[in-house]
Amino acid sequence: MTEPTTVQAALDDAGYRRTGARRSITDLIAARNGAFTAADLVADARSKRLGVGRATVFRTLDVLADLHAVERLDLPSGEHAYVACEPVHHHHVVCSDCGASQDVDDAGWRAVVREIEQTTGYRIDDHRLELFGRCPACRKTID
Amino acid sequence: MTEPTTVQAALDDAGYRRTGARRSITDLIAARNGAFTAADLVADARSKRLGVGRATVFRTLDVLADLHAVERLDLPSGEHAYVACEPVHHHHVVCSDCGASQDVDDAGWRAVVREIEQTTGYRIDDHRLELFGRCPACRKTID
DNA sequence: CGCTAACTGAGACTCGGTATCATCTGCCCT
DNA sequence: AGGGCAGATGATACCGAGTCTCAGTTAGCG
Repeated sequence: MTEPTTVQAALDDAGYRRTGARRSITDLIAARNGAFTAADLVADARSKRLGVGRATVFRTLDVLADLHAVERLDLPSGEHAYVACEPVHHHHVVCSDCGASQDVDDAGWRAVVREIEQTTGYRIDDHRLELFGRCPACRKTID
Repeated sequence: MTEPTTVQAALDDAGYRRTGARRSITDLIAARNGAFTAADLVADARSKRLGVGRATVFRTLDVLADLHAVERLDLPSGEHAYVACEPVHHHHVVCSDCGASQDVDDAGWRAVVREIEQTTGYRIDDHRLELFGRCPACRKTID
């Protein structure tokens, strides 16, 4: 996969410079499939001797989150993690075993929000919805 | 309000000792109406000269969260906050202006989760659902 | 009253994330 | 092509939330 990843493309499109460090980071993200933490990337970069600084990892993740090229999410443990994803609003199911993640479409969710607005009188303008469970693959392995 | 608060009662019922520090903390929680951070409580305790240590605040919040007497939630800013609440599973709408919080019942949510399980094949066993918006009172004030 | 396990506060520590700053490097302009 | 500069970088210091440790205190039972 030498052509730009979706994540890298998001950076390009937004007019950010194509630098070595960013390239390394987007590659690392592409190489992972599922949720990962900032610390994971730092460790990856370190073990591969990419010479990418900690600060840069955080900065890049920040930029990517702004561009909605990655989604920041909170694991049940309280840790912060990220998932690469399409830059449209949606949600994720994250496998609590292997960390794999899948996008979730509306599924009637909008209606629920509207319902809640009605009953509470609140005007809801932001929400956090994260689902955790076991993916089909992990469910097969009886542990 | 000198009778035990709901929060205090949860501690009592679970067989924890009625100590001064815990009393102070549950009072502080009762005095707040809405979401608060651990740091808020520490600051409250400090300014009221209650002589309650930082560690104790965290420990007590931890216990209360275990008992589901308070709910731990993540603000959009990434901060961790807490809300006092009934010890049954439910969700919250939090006002992004004043921090007031209100419980939310099912509202069709279970059906959505089931729907998502169907379409993704994941077996969902945990989720995080937090709603942020402006409460009726804050909506009235045109800022 | 006295004992003991539960609890406490102080402070050291860890760790995720941010700020600073001198240096470096894409990239545009000519 | 190459000069210049804003944007990007890495090292390092820093910050603040949360945890751990430990010696001293205290609730509450007998």
